[in-house]
Amino acid sequence: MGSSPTMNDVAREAGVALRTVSRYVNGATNIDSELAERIRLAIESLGYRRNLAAASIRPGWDSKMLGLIIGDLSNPYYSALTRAVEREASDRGYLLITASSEEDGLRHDKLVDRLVEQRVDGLIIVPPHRPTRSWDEIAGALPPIVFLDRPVSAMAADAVLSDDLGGARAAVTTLIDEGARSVAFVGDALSIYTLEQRMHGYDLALSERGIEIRPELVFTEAHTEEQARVAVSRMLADTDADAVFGANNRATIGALWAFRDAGRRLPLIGFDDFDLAGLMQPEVSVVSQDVEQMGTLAASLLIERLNGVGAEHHDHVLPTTLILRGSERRLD
Amino acid sequence: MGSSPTMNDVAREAGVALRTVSRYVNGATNIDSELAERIRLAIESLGYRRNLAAASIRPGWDSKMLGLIIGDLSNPYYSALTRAVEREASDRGYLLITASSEEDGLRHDKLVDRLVEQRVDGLIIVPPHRPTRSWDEIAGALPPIVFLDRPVSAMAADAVLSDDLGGARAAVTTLIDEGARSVAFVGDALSIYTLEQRMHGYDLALSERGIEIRPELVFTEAHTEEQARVAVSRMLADTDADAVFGANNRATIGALWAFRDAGRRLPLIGFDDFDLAGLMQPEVSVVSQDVEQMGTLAASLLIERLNGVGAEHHDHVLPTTLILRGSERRLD
DNA sequence: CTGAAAGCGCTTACAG
DNA sequence: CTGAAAGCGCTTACAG
Repeated sequence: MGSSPTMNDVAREAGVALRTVSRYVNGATNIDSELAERIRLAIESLGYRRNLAAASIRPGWDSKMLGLIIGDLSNPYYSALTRAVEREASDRGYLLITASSEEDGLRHDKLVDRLVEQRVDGLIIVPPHRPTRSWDEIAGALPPIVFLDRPVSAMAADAVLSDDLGGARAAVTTLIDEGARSVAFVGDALSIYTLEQRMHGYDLALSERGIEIRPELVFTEAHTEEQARVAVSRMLADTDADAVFGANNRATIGALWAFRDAGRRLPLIGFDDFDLAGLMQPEVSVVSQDVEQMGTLAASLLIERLNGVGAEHHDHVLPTTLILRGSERRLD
Repeated sequence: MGSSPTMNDVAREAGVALRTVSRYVNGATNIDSELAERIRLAIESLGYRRNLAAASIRPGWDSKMLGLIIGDLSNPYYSALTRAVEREASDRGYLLITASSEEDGLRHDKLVDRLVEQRVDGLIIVPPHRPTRSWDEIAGALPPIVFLDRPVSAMAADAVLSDDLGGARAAVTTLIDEGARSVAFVGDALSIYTLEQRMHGYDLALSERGIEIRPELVFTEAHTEEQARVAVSRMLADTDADAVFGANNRATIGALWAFRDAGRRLPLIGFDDFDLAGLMQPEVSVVSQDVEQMGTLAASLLIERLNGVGAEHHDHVLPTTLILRGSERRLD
């Protein structure tokens, strides 16, 4: 691609001024129709394509690219978010650069730097739960940012969140009202904002029903599906847990595996819906986030801001929906 | 970002020549240590970040960005491919721009144009099944391309494929050997390369076992899970189908829904593995593609080529694995 | 080693 | 409307 034809080549070929070609390429309407035709022909015969990278370094021109940093695209929750962001970005003329931080603070920081150096117009970020660098440190040089899934309190920026606390509370309350007295919490580290919120919801539901929290029923080391599986298997064997709240999709799936391994199941509600939940036996009840809306909103908030719509920064908390399909009920 | 500090600002602030700053930023080792320190300080105090877009328009410099065009990120098959591509690209210093064609030829063409204009160094493309524009038409102006999942015969390029034919053949043969005589084919349009290949595998397996193809058992309009569900429901009601080959993940899931709706199931093998296949009752047998390897290979082939490793273009066909979990067996 | 200058492909005042 | 020229932020021969 080093020797692609340039706008200059087109001008020479068409016998017009460079400026005229630039105007043609940028869609100016008032161009002498004969010249326009000569330019069109020259572009076609040369196979000319404008160089957006070159155009974007001019003052006032932006790259029309957005950056998205998420945890891991192989998690269906993130891929659904990504898809929604990409659709909205694309609909509004932006290209999306997607990168996975793998929940690694260092990797995340490097990606931010790289995307800023690439001069994306804006950034949508799911912040890693253990940042290695404070946001203030670098705030001066950053383009507009919208945080997704998790807020960053240290920085004035929009955030698009789900009602993690409310969703968890509703789920656990339901399990209790179905008769459970020893509801287990299975999830990832509480240093992750969403997990911390869901834990609060769990606490709140228990205390509202006058049930005390028992540490042996709380497991927050389930970083993977497999770890959740092992944890729930142990709980089944060693505790009197009589229901499980799966605090994210991996925890929920892990619990399902453990139930299958043990040949017996407990009432279960999981956070995050998943495609095949309705195909399981029994069908799996979940707290569903409006992932589509989260991604769309994040992208459109960012783009509005790029267009200079200067509203106040604030958190947008989207409601969750409790979908009861059967797995919340007790067996007899 | 319009007023970001520039390399010139850094040079002035540090009291050195522009060139020296450029060398520093690009990691030259032999720089006067006192000057280097002054530059470091200037960069920090100004919050300077290099502008990669500006750097990349220089001759011989490339953008270190790759473009990936896939069907739809919300399909887990594509998101797994994307993840693998992104990981490999990222490991080798490339940023990845991901865009969904939604299987729409026009949209796909626009994305190609846009990515080329953005001057990505190379392109990984899952070609849409109904191209609106021939590749030859635009071949001159394109960067290196690797096709993924589906080849494009009209163009000299690498392609990374799965053994669709062989996988389908093995699956259908297994169903027959389990006792089926009327194996239904449920899948998407045969204009899609992979589906056509899988259909060939289906045909081949039947003829090898001396079973004739019956058109009423072949359904190729299952573009969505829901359409597959309806189709299989009808087959259950109206035909003597005694086994189902789900030719892609949507077809397979749709069949599972239809089985649930009808309260009875047929022996089933699906193309594409899925996370929860082992949690279904019975566990779902599948033809598994090495998606991770496909994505990794596509990215590394492309990057090798960018580095000037000029091997012949050819198709790389990765083997599939038949994973039998139980759903292929007959009920009694 | 460093400085001053040219040039990458583009857009845009500035004159005509 | 169009042409000739300046400049975006950067890299790199070319001299010293």
